[in-house]
Amino acid sequence: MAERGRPRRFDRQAALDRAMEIFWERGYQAASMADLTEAMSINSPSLYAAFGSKEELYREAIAHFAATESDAILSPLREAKTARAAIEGYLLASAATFTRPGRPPGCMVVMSAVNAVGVGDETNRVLREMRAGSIDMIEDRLQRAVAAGELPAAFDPHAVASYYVTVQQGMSIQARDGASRPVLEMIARAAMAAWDALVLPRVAAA
Amino acid sequence: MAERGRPRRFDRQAALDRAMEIFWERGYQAASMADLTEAMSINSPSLYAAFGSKEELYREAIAHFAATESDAILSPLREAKTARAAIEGYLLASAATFTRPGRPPGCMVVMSAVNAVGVGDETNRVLREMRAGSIDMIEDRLQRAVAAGELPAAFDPHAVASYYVTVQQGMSIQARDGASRPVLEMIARAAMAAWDALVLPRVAAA
DNA sequence: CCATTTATGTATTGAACGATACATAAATGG
DNA sequence: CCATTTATGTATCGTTCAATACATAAATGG
Repeated sequence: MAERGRPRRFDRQAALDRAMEIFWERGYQAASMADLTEAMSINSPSLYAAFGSKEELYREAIAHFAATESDAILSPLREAKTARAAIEGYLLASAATFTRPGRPPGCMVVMSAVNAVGVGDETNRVLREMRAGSIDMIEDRLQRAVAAGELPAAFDPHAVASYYVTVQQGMSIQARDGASRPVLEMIARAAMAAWDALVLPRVAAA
Repeated sequence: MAERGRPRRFDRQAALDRAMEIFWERGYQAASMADLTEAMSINSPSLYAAFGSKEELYREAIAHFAATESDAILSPLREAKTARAAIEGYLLASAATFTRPGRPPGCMVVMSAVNAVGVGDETNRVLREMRAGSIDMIEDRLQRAVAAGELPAAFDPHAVASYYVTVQQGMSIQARDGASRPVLEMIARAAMAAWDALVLPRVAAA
């Protein structure tokens, strides 16, 4: 029951990685099939045979991004000992990965809020859920800190999570505009300056 | 010396306003000439006669945006009595204009950092300068507050300006993802929670 | 009244788009 | 050894893209 037929001559994962970079840099619509096939070093029939269509390739590229690029950003949320360290780690890891050499600046999923025009409804729903998922993960981490008594009961995890994700998304824009890692780290530290005040109740009130 | 020739049958400013909305919503490349001519209710020869090319129309749309949409956001920076009120007014005005009914969500110039792919170098340079200009305006306002003794000399206007512009750009992404005005205002207030700590020196240090 | 000027609507243009048809190549199964 | 299966490279497909040619309409100037 081995593989039948002529074997594929290219590395599917490597080609997907190249496609991810093109979509990451240009977005969905502005990445042409010619751009993709050139970056992947294959002809378009091979691309269609292996990935189905431009949009299916895009969806695989998003999944590949989530599987390979986002863990470095999210792991501090799981591993940091305190809620504050979790948030700070999240922002500092974002500063690092948003400016990683050899990769397009910023976050592909954040960019997709703006440059996934032309993509189908279902794909857009998935992307939106991935972005909302960041808020949920941070909110959960803060909620656990409240439950553990580390943060006061009147603390508003959703408001604070929304705020820090917003900062991170802004950092993605800044990275796209050329901000270096130290600049993004400076912004992250400025955002953390809000922490002590946010830990006190009354943040979300009108 | 009145106008020679057959008079234009459409309102140039109104048509430009429609074109701005299309570019604002979709970005440069994903906005097709068919989209534009339909929204502007003109045929493509009229568009080319009046605006020159798609990219020239885009540049006029950006200028139109700057002239009509951005003052509401920037005026607090000129008019607020204190530096803190200036920043807070900037963020709250952003929350309002990013969710204005009948307009695409978020800021067209912020979006252009991601969706102006395919535009010429010169146009991209103008857009980048507009985004950097926001930091400069806030930095100037803070610098004046330092000069006036309202803020301590060790205060870092550039770092704080970069931080608040980053928050505002993140709010633009959030708006694009459907965040309402109250949600954005909540985020703005969370960002302002950093103010007291930022006013103390040592923010930008490593 | 007619030459000139500018705008309009129809009908295309060549190029680039996403996607395939098809003949051939290279593997497995019996 | 040959039928079957899958991948490849060439050469397109029909569509949509941004941009125009051209004939006509509607204004001004003299």
